[in-house]
Amino acid sequence: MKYKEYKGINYAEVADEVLEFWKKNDIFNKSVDQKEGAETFMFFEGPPSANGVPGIHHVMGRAIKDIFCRYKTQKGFQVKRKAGWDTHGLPVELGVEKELGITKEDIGKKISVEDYNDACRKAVMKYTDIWNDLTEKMGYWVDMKDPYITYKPKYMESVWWLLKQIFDKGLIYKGYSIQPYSPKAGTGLSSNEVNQPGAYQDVTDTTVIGQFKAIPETVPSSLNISEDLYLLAWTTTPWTLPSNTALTVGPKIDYVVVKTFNQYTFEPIQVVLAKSLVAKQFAGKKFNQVEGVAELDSYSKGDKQIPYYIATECKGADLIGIRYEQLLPFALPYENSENAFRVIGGDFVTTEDGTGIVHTAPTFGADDAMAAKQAKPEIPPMLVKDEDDNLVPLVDLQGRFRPEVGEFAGMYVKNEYYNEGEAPDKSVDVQIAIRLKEENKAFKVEKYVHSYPHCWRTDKPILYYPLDSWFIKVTDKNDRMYDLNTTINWKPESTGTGRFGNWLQNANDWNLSRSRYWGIPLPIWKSEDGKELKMIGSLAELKEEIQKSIAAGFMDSDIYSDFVVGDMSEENYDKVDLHKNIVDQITLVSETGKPMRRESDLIDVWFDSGSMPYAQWHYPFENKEAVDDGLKTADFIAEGVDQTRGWFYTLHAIATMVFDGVAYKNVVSNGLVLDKNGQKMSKRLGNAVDPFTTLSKYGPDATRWYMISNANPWDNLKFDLEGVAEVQRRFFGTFFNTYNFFALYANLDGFDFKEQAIPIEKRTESDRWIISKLNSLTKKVDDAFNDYEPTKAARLIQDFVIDDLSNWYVRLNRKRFWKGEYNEDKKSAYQSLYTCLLTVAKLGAPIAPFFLDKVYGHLNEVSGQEEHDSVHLSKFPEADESLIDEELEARMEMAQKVSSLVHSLRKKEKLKVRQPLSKIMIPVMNENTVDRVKAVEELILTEVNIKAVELIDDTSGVLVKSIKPNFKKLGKQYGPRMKDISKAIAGFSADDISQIEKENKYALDLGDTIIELTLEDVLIASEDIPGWLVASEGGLTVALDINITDDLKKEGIARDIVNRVQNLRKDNGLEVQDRIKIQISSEDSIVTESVKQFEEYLCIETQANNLLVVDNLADGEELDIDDLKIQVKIEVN
RNA sequence: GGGCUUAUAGCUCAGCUGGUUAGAGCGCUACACUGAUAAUGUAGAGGUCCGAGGUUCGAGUCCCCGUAAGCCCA
Repeated sequence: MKYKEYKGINYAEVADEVLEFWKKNDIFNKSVDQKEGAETFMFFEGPPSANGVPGIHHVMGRAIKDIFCRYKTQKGFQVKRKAGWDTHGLPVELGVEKELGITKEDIGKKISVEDYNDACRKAVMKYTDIWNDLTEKMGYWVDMKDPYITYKPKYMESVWWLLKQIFDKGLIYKGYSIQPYSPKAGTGLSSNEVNQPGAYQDVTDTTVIGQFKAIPETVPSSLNISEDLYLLAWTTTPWTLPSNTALTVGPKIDYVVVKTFNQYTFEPIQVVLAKSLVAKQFAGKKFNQVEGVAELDSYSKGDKQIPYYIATECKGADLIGIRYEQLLPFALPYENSENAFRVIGGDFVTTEDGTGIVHTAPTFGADDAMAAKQAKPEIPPMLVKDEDDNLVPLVDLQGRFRPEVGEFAGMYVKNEYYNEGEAPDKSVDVQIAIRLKEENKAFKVEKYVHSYPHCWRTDKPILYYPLDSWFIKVTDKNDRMYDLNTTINWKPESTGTGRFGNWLQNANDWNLSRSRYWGIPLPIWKSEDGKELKMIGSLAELKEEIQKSIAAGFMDSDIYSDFVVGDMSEENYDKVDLHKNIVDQITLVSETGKPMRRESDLIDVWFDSGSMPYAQWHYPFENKEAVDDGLKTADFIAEGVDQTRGWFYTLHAIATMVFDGVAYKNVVSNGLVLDKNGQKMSKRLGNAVDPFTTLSKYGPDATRWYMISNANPWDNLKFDLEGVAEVQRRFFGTFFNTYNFFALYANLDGFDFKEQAIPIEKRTESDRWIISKLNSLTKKVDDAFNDYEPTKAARLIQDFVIDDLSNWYVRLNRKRFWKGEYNEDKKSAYQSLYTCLLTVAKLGAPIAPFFLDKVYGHLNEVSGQEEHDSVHLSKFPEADESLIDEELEARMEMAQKVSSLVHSLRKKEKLKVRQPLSKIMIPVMNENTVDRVKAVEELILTEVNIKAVELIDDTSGVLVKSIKPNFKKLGKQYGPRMKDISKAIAGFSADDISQIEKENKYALDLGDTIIELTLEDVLIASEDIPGWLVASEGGLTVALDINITDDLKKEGIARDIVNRVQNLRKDNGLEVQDRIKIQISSEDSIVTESVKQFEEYLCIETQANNLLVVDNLADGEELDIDDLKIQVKIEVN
């Protein structure tokens, strides 16, 4: 059995082979099944929607998921991971509408809801094949055979159950939310409909800056106001002014009080507005800023210019709490009217337009409603009781003012809503403006052109209007959600504490209602008068209720008659459908015998996906115990940071509300994948990277490794294919080369590692070093994975492979592999390298699952050391701390530094490495260094081709030392005196240095005080040896003897000859093991002497059986070594 | 407007609780090496550590205010 040797490698092909291997041997299932009984590591898959094609960012997200699942599998856990599909929701519906060429209006008319839902069901799984293909090709292991699908009856039943739990806790209520509404069409519009092209049109509206008169007692004394104060608030919808219940300011915004005169009534006023908007509101010829209050007195009614004077300044926060007189007192809010008409704070206030004070009408503005809710106490909306005792806004569903609104009662709030020819000359907005002007309540009235959304059907302006919605009272649970969140390990932490934590504290109630067709229907049936409700939590319950309804005569038959309660088989559940088109046929009967119809809305799809911890197991109807015992809590989830308020939130909310627990313990929120210029990828810009071409060109391993190693998952990734290529070349190329090198010689020597491992203490220094490094690496990589830091892990592994293993260990030990007989030393080298390769394969397998499985397979195939078919079934390496020798690692580092310094000196002097030199000198300051250098002396000598290392200590007297303060130590002690100390130490003479060295103390005179220094307070280094060629770095100094003796020269020549002969061998296509015969001639005696002197060396190195020096070699190869002419001829012997 | 993130060499990124010459890889330039060779080594050029202020004996690192980009929210 031989290790597989490669001529070249195509990583994508390797991946294909491995994929085949996995399939054939069922490796994924084995990796789960073999762990039966082991501790479970629960992973939840955030379901993608399969009605779009996957992009390169999905490779990123799924790589992260996969890495930790594979890692935990190797760590001995049983990692269950079910795939899932998110199948409901607006994008699906819109896609289908587009495909069928219909609009929402047509549903139920041109196409039945049933047919429409069928179309959605088909559309949603349209791209599943492509998704499955990507999943496979990128090596994402997830159970795709048994995914959870949100439109399946079992899933939907669980969702109903969850909702009912929440309902039973009293956390579900019916309220209203401000939505775009078309009075003429009588329907709400989705934000998507509003955002359709053409919906926004420029309109000219009458705008008013109202003067809201502050109630003097509530104005903070700090403002130092004596006369009446008016708050200025701007609105483009004056018809909402009767519904005003608050004014909102930005707490951090600067405001000013301005003394001036009203331009319509000419009465003196003082007004408040944002400082930065003064210029805008007092612009033009009409106003004139004055510097003193006195100048205002000269104003008289009718003057061309109105003077204004800026009196005081304050922050928005200072204004909060001021109460004001209602501007248009037609009605009072039915509830808590005492809390209305206050100044509150809001984040949404800007100073781009208006006055920096926002007129707030919670019944007609989403922002307004939000700010009102968040104020403490809450600002009540302007809702009054109608004839049926229902709370309604001052504008009815047709868009007309209710009777309460005095002279405006019955008028449409927009002239556009009147029938052709019936609109009054002066719109409501204009009439209101006129009234306000007359009452000294309008600071300014202007026409204003802005873009305003219109109903795409009626082409009339929309209203933002409070529409009925079902809510979950999340606000009751915010504190609990916040507390539970502190137990979740977020990567990065800031997303958890900041983005998510802040959101949790301020989250509003969850609006569940969606007026759509393809989704999970709200399982709420309501009597016509709205007084009786039924919330259904299971199919069994529904069937029972249907029976009652049949008995009451509201239904003819049970539409689920085929369904057998309690039968959990797929066949049984396939008989039912819980979608809107079916359940809307159901009429139930109330406790008092009244008919109940279903509330027509669907549940927000985010509730679907947030239910997956339970619904994927059809909890609690099946798997109840297992789920209760832990299947409902993920150990790990990972999604994009954009899911913070999406899936991460809904999971957390549902888990908190229903189970008072967390849905996940660890969560990685990854950033975006941008193009190489940092631009968002989009089809439109044409900069989107196709995952399939990338995978097929570079293979999944390099793609994954690049994504993970390049940036932390939570940072945005600038995806550059060049980078993938670099990873492939640098990391995979190096690792592959190292493996191939190993395979080549191990095969020649028949190394199969079936023998006992050579005890570590019997191996060479460099073997022990690389093993020590390997164990350090193992520990660090394990820690990194365990901390959900894949980037650290990847970088550690690649640094080890490139720097330690390949560029140092293999380079230094190359000869041990191909020279000499198969002895213990050689075995030791093979074993060490084998262990490194195998361990790296295991450590890196979670990130590069294909290629490293291949390498693992090749290694293990020969050695048979492990009984696993795949690295993914193997155990993650455990660091053996007893093999970690920090001292050894430190001295090897010293060897590397010394070598590097010598190389650089040689370079400077143009002395090639093949030319041996007699010695280097290293100044050593302490015993520790002496020991270190001695231990690695041999290594250094071979590496830099030097004959001897000479250690120079103090006694030599040739060292020139430098001294500097140990800032870290002295700084803590002497703080402010550091400058003086530093200066004094810099002035140390050689005698001073030797004094502190000898006596370990030094009295430093700072002029006013004397401080005692010990050796630990300073750093002494030797940076020069006068008269020698010296290089220095990081406290380490090396001097090189560059004298070349005749013997050295000859040896150099011999090495050059070896080199050239090796080249000839290669040029002539000789195999490594071919023996040769060499003939050499040269006119230079030094060459022939060299050959004679180093005959044995030459033969060994070049695998020559004999070596002849001849006088004349006409057919030989002409060599030119440092101007020496040599002819050489080689023949296979 | 708010929350969060990011900003260090031409590019991609390190930089530990603050400690005095800010690093790596890629790219570029030059040289070397040549039985791992579609590799490798050494050296060089390349930095206002986004800007301004502050704390400190000392700031890339801590604080404050900005700027720019990104995400989410409004």
